[in-house]
Amino acid sequence: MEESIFRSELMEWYQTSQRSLPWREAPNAYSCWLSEIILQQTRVAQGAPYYARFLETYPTVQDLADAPEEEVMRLWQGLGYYSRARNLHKCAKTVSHEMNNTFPSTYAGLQKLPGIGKYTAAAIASIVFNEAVPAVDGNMYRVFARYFGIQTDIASPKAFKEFFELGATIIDSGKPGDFNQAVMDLGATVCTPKKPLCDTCPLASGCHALAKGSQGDLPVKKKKIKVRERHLNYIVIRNGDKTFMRKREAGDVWQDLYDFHLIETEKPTDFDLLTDTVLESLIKTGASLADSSPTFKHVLSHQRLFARFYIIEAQGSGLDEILQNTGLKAYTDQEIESLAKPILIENYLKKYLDGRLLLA
DNA sequence: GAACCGTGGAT
DNA sequence: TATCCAAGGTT
Repeated sequence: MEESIFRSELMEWYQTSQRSLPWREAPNAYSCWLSEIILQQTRVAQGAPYYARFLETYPTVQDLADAPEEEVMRLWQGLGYYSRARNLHKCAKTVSHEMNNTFPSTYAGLQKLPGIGKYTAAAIASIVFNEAVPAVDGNMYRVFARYFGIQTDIASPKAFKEFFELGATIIDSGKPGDFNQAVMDLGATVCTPKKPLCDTCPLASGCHALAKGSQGDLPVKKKKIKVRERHLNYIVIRNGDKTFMRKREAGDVWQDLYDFHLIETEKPTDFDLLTDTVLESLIKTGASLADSSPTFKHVLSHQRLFARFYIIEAQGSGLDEILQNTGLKAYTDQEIESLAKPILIENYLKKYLDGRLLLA
């Protein structure tokens, strides 16, 4: 039977070919959960250093729950998708305060926690608690779509049901955690998106895509993202040895991270700048734009950002009044170092102002 | 159900 | 350079 061959060949391959990864050494609910959240939409190579730092800084879920949110966000800086960090902290507090520091032990129970969806719940439930639920992620879609020749658009929500049910019939119920990790390892190292290594694949003999030569067409994914262009004019307001920054709010990218006073324009910088009330008020006090940076190009998943930074030396008198209700607060260089900032801001501080604003 | 949310590496 | 996409989740 096709399904049993898939299972046995895959499990045998995993015994000799599994990757050696830090979170596989001594699996427990906390470390498994931590690794899964970090690895959402993130490559192993990028997430691994963060996993090590988080586990060292917060050895237990209670340590993470007791940490200040600002510290957690700062430790997450550079990983992206920052709602993961907020939910990570929220989840830790729930587990610590309402569950006696003990994670739920079931697929259903895990999904009730913030930041844990179907995939992550299945991964933890199978790896830590031996529950036989398939972990449907990008690797699983690819491996299964190719092997079984499934044409369903994986971007459509109904695809999940189809792959989940198929996975449930094939999963090794004796070692569900190994099975799920085997699918992921195969997808990551052999059945790769481009140029899959079919010559060395343990599932080659029964693979539909290999037989048809359709590896490049599977899985089917129709969704195309639209990329919006934005022009960001950052006003770096300085006063003595301090710089004004503000915490970004909900409704846009980089929620809860810190940046400078922002004037967004439809086009690259022009005299629209003068329509900004804060900037206008500052200039009235005698301050002037002292310096500007080259354009920084920064690419997000749905946006292309073009940013320029203008330094303005503000006067002490009247500053509080001008900046009230803007959310802007003054920070020393040392304080800025401890704030969570977008990579764009970090790049500006490091590469352009290095040795001038921040003492390296 | 579709859009949104980051960053970096590979091709 | 442009595109894809990586152990997804939330709204």
